[in-house]
Amino acid sequence: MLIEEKAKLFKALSDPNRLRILKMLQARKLCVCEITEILELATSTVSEHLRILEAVGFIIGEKDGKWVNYMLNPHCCDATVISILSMLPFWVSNDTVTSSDVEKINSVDRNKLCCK
Amino acid sequence: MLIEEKAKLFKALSDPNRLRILKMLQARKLCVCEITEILELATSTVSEHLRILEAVGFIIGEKDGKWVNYMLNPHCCDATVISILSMLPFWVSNDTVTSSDVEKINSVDRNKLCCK
DNA sequence: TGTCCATTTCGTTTTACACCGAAATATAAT
DNA sequence: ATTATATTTCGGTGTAAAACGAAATGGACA
Repeated sequence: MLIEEKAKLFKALSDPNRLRILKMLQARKLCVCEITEILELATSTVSEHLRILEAVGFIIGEKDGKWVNYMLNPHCCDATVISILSMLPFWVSNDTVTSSDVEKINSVDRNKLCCK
Repeated sequence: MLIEEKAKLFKALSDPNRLRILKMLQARKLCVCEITEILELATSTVSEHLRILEAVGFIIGEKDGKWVNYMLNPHCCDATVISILSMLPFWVSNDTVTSSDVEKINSVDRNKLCCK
């Protein structure tokens, strides 16, 4: 992998909202509207963050009816990406913001959020 | 450490030239003009990259006569920074660019570079 | 088929960053 | 002391990124 691509891996991690997304996906798979509700950003903004994380192989999106479930990439084959993902729980561990995020995951419900 | 600060750690790693600098400093301590020679950037640009890497604790600069020796931070106490530094040789390992950089380190000589 | 709705894409704005050259700073050497 | 030089700081420029709302896309379901 070229050095420019390595840099892109870290650029994907260089935004607080994207780190929050990865932390949340450690808890469970989430759809775009659930992530949007927790981050309090525009849906289009969240979609863009997810696109960036998916482009470098950290996460994948899987169609599930009218939703798209995003999750940490379970069949990632790049050694650098794998090692970074495995280190994330240690690096990003329970500050005020991410702890609150993970708590909210238990209460968000895509059926209540979306079908208004 | 706040999530914004964690993001800044990765932002410091998100530039190819800064990754090249860290890789070079794994070989040995270098002054600004030596790094400038290898990266082929303006001195002021290199100085800025070094400032960013130093601000998050990856490297330190040490006065040595008229030069400043930059090196990987030997007395770093943050666990995240330490673990990232220890992973770097694995993540950034000998692509075309960084291999060439490390070779050049053997031939650059601050006394020939600077005293013109 | 046609409607609903979650998500993506597009266009735009604002902010941040990489880069440079020139000026300022600080240290060495004459 | 004065000059030379290694580095930092400053000002400016072009490019990239983060944010939004609006429009487009594409399943699901009536």
